[in-house]
Order: sequence, then C-alpha cells, then structure tokens
Amino acid sequence: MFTLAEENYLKVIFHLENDYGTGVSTNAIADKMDTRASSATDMIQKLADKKVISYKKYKGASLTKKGKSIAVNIIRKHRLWEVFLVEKLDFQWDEVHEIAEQLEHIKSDELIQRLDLFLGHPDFDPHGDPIPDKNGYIKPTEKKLLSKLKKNQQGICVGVKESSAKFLQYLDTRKIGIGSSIKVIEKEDFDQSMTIQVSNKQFFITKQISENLYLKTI
Amino acid sequence: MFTLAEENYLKVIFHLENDYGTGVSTNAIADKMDTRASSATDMIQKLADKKVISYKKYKGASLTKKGKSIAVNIIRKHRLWEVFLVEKLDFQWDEVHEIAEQLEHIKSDELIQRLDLFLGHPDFDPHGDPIPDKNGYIKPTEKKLLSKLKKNQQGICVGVKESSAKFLQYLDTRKIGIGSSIKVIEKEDFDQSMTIQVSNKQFFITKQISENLYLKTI
DNA sequence: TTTAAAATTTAGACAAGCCTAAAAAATAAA
DNA sequence: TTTATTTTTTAGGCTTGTCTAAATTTTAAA
Repeated sequence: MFTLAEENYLKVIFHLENDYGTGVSTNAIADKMDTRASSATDMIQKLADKKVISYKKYKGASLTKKGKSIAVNIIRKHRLWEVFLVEKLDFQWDEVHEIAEQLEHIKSDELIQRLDLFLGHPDFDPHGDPIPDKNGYIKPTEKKLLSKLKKNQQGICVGVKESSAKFLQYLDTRKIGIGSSIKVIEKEDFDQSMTIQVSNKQFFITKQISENLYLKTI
Repeated sequence: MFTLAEENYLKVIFHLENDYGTGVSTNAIADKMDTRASSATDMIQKLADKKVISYKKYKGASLTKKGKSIAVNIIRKHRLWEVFLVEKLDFQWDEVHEIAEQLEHIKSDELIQRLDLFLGHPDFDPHGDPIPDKNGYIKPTEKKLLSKLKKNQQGICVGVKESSAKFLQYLDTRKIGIGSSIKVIEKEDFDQSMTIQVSNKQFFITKQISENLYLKTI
C-alpha cells in the first residue's frame, strides 16, 4: 500500500516523464511537489526501494511498470471524480482540481468501478484530458497546440495544457471551452500572438494562451 | 485545520459521549481508535490544547462546543457519502462504511453542500442514522430498541445500533431492513430471546440482535 | 483504611516526511 | 582543462502519531 505522499510523488513523476521525457530530475520533482530537493531525494530513494521507480544517483528517476500502473490509476481516479463534480454536482471546470486532488486518494477499486459506470464510462475529463481505462490504457488522441496552427487554419478545442483556475476563467470570459471552434485569423511572426475567431467573435491572444490550448484540426 | 487523526479522535469522542454520557475515559477512546492508552493520552492533550475538548488529567474528556461542531460535521459528511454510495452507486448497506470513513475527511464545504443538494437533502443514512443539517442540527427521533418491546408490541425498523457488515448481512438474510415491520410474537424472560414476525415470516432472535435494532413503535 | 488492582500518564524511542546546512558530483564557463 | 556554478545527496534535526515500559493516580477490595 502506498501513502498519500508516495502517491503524489508517483503522479508527479508520471506527468514530468510524459511532458519532458524519461529520467526526471530531482529538482523538477521537488518543484512540482512544492518541497525541497533534499526531501525529494529522500522520497525518490524510498520509491526506488519499493521498486516503483528506477533510479541511479544523480541521474534522475523513471517509473517502473508497477510505478506507472499506480500513477495511471491515480490519474484515472482524479479525472473520473472531476467528471462527477462537473456533470453531477454542477461545479465549473475551474473549481474541481483541488477537490479531485483529495478524492483521487480514496482507496476502493469497487468504488471507482461503480463511479465509472454511474458516469457512463466517460472518455475525457472536463478539461479534455483522456481518462485511462481500468487497465491503465490511455487512448491516444491526435491533438495540436493552437500555437502550431498557421493563418486560416482552424480546429475544435479538445483540451487545455495548463488547467489553473485563472487560465480556465480567462477562457470562460472569452467563451472558449471544450468543443469550441477556433480559427486563426492573423498570426504575428515576431511574438507569436494571434487573432482568433471563436464562433462569431474575434480575439487577440498571446503566445502564452495559444501554447496552452489543444485543438483537433479539421 | 485538523489532521485526519485529530478528526477521527473527535468523531470517536462524540460517539462515546453520545452513547455513555459525558467525560469519556482514555481507555474507551483508545479502544475505539484501536490504539494504546498512552497514544490516546497524547492526542487528548493535543486536542485540549486546541480547545476542542475539555480535559482534566485522570478525569476523562468532553467535546467543547467547537469540538462538537467539528465532529458533527464529519458525521454529516460520512452519512451523506453513505447515501450517495447506496442511492447513486448501488452499493449494499453493509459495504459503505469503510469507504465513507475515507470520504468523510475530504475538505470542501462547497462539495458537501452540492452533494447534499444532489441527494435531495436526505434526513437519514442507509442505516437509519439521522444526517445533521449544515448547522449541525440533528433532528431528534423517537426510536426504541427492539429489546425494550414487550410481547405483541410492534414497530417499524428505523435504524441499527451496530452497523458492522456482519450484522447487516445477518439482517439481509432475514429480509430485515429500514422500513421493515417487526412484531414481537414471544419473549423469553430469562435470556431476553424473542420470536419476531417480519412480514409473514417468524424468526427466533437473541438479545444481541434485539439490542441493536431501533424501531419506531406504532 | 490500608492494600491490591485497574486506569491513566509520563518518559523515551521510532518511522514518515519534511527541513537547513554542508558535502559531493555533474555541468557550464573561462 | 581547470575553475565556477548548479544540481544532487548526505547529515542531522524537527513534528506527528505511534509504541513499550515504568511511574503515578484512582478505584475497588480486604
């Protein structure tokens, strides 16, 4: 059995490995865990003893098969609970992350199986992130950052990279959400800023925004 | 903010105070917490420092107003989650306790408010226990232990005192549940055993059973 | 009411998970 | 390639919540 802290480290290592490739640095982990490098080292050594990560001193950490399976299961729970919060309890998509951070650690396979059924086996969470199935399989999705699109290209918003409440609220004010159709009207070469069209309105957005919106191009 | 351990101690002290009156002994607390008296003493002292219990060395502990309010809120959450598990996820009434023990510690007032609404503001949990409202008010209910009934008296089952899975499963096999009509057909003076009638069947039950079933007499 | 038993508290220790400060290794710069 | 900087690890400590063993207080019995 794994403690809350262990589970959180595994989850963070999974995400880092996903985003930046294998061999996650101690500092990166400490950063995400909002703790000190020395604390991260302690935990990394413990997780290595437990065979859920492989680790060579000074060389970074990677999840083992077992570690990955635990991490994916936590992520599955997190995303299922987010669906529950939004679909059943009418939370907004920017309000659910912190609560799901707690709910993801509830231990009961039966509970998650029934929750999944209750929600109708959803494929994506409210931010467009795929929900791993009970075997840990994550359906690969072809999605592109809005920042990669050229002038006149368009697509459907299928997810957000960043999912802080602030960013999500920004999107809400522009009426951008999962399913929104977005077209690049103009793109500035020198700072990557864009004018985009969402339904019948046009907006100016910075690179910081376009680099955090995933589209499925059409 | 209170830790998981602190919350569990408060909850246990609340229940003990309810069942056996004020001034809960260290041993009673240790017993319920499945820990040693010395550990209980440590925690009791900490909770007294935090002003959630009042405590005089060797004289037992009692919840303060603040402590009681925290305990009742945890119980409210526990019971609401139990309703969710049974009503929405189709769990059996003997399967929900352990999961609710975890869910009761999720911290979000908004979550509980919305869960309560989602469930239709239920008054009782699946075991017939009253759900405190958001101000901590528990509606007083007139209920009697089956063991207090005399021959030929009858009532409707409104709750169970003990709620272990074993006991609940025993009741299931006899088709006894919340709402069942129960009549005392025969009562043995010397060992308090009874023959009872539930719908159209008669059973022999021991004192141990009748002392754990609450009825509303009619 | 003095003694025996039971209940409770204190003392000292330990694991988990964190910290700071210092040492060691790896990487970048000169 | 030697030096400086950054990254990572080690050493030693702290808090929480637990434990055992011993001391103390309360309660029950003789």
